[in-house]
Amino acid sequence: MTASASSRLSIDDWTERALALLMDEGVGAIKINRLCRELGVTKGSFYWHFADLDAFLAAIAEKWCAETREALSGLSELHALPPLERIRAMALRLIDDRSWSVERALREWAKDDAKVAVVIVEADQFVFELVQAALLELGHSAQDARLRAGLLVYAGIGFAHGQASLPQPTADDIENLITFLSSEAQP
Amino acid sequence: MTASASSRLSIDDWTERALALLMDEGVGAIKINRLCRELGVTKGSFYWHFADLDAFLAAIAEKWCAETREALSGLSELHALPPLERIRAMALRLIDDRSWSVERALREWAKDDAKVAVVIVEADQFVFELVQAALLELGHSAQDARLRAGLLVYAGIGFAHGQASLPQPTADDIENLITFLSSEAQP
DNA sequence: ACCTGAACACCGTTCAAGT
DNA sequence: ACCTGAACACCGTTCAAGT
Repeated sequence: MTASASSRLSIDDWTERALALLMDEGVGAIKINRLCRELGVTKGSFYWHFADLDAFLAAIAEKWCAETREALSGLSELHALPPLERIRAMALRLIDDRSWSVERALREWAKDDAKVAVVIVEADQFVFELVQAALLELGHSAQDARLRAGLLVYAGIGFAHGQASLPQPTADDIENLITFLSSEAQP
Repeated sequence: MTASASSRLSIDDWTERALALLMDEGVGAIKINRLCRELGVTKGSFYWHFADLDAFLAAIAEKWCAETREALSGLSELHALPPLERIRAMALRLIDDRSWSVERALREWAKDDAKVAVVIVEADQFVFELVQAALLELGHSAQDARLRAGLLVYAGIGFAHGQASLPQPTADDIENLITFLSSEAQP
């Protein structure tokens, strides 16, 4: 997509490199000087493309937002699966893979950047609603589904941020968790 | 405790001011220049007390660690309460009060500073074990207690970090959550 | 022991000048 | 249109000198 073997740089060349840095070394690693060195240009080049560091960070955030939105819409096909499978897919997604390091940085970032905050909320909301709908389909009350779906999503976020403070859940744990979350309410 | 009406500064004067800045404006607000201005000294003074910025940040972290440890040991008296009450206390603590802003910054910080990471783990572990023990007392199996306690703690951390992505839980929600978490396991 | 004041390197930012 | 090169302000850091 961004082949750009040409001598001149595009905005994507900058943001792409920056996102890579973000994942590997955190926000602190994003320095104009360093990027210029790695991309083989001088700082003037940077300032031709971007008004300032803030604008650049905004562009990085924008790129991440687009990628995340795409990833989410890719998950829409889950609607075909039976409810329990959908919950399992979300639980695994929350715990297993993905560049949580980026998401963690972006969540911190969202404090300052409203646009990032919106996408973060969208992502959380997406998972929440998917799980909630599945629980409703399984026959839970509205209140029950809301509570349990919220619990799962918050736990997922917490898991991403608590860097292994507590023992990692096993595959068995996940199964038990799903059983627990979808268990019948007691009066 | 740190009256210090004297003209000379102590280490606590610096860390105290820095912790205040941390809470109000985040880690980014901790600048040597700014602290010097606010404390009415020059940068040389700072460098007499601290080797460099990293050492200063470590001192701030140290102070926060001490305060947090103290706060945790203050919670030990909860052992007198009946199990459900203990769980309620933890749930409310996780959701309700406290300077989550500091904790969020510190959790990010823990990535670089092992000492901070240790205290964060201690804090998480403390809550986890308290809830787990309460669930065991209520007659849950070991595995069950582990799963549910972990779920609550992770949800608490997630709640602290997800800045109101999802609707805030009401007092009713908390009660339902406790009921749910302490409900009997189904075979 | 605790602090000042001046210096230096580094980084973000600007801008006139080049192709 | 895209980039260089030199300049400047700001911040972290050092250190000789003051009390």
